[in-house]
Amino acid sequence: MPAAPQIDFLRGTLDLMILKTLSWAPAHGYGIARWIEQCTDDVLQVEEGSLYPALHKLEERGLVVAEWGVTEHNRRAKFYRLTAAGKKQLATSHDYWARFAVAVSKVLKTAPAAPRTA
Amino acid sequence: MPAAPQIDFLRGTLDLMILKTLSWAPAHGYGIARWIEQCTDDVLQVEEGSLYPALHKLEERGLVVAEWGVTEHNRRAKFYRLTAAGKKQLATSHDYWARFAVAVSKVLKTAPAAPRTA
DNA sequence: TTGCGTAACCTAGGAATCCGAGGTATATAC
DNA sequence: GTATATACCTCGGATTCCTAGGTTACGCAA
Repeated sequence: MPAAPQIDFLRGTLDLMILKTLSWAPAHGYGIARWIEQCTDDVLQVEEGSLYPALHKLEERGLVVAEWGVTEHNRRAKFYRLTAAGKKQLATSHDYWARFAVAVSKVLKTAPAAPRTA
Repeated sequence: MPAAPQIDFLRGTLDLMILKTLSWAPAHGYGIARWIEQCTDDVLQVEEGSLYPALHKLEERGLVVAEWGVTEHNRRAKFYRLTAAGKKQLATSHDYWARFAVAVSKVLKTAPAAPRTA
């Protein structure tokens, strides 16, 4: 059963976007999801079934640390903060993503010198 | 065991790039892989263990059709050609990728109005 | 003629990640 | 008191990629 357009571009980029969101300020999971959706005009939807496992893995890898706190809505929430390793990983991933996106756009735009049989 | 930079951006884009490569002219699997690598200066590497299963699935979905032929190197090879459905899918995926890439870059560039607690 | 490198195909099994579906708890508004 | 929104969680299926293995056959050189 495919998703809406049976494509899966999100794979791998979720971590990157979480790290980036946390680079501005600590935030909790629910807030991260809402921020990403809002800032992309709902083009990117962050499902909770993806978000929380992803956060837990980032924590296991030592890229973020979590701490319980209280939101402005007076609700208990787990606030995540980037570690030094997380910042380094963010830089690396960001870089890698940039190179990747350029490469894909080359494939999508480049007219073939000879893509034929080779 | 992570790959090189433990990131997996390729997910989902392989199909798109295959379809795009075939939009220029029919080609065989091995040629498609070499073309994508060459045209991206080896930033994107297409492994055979990913490529052939992907091609078979595209064929199952009716997006491409295959036909045995002979290459310029006088070797037997399966040539893939885009179907009408394949062209339509290519357009859709291309579009979706464009919107996705824009959305990601928004997350990566946008300064937070208030990504804080929400 | 034997051997090597390259071209070209294939599959099986494991790993990673996303998502749908389900569940919990509580503050505020009505 | 009931609904809505906030905020967390996990399980299991589905998908997709890659590693590692294997096959066939051309062309060239030793």
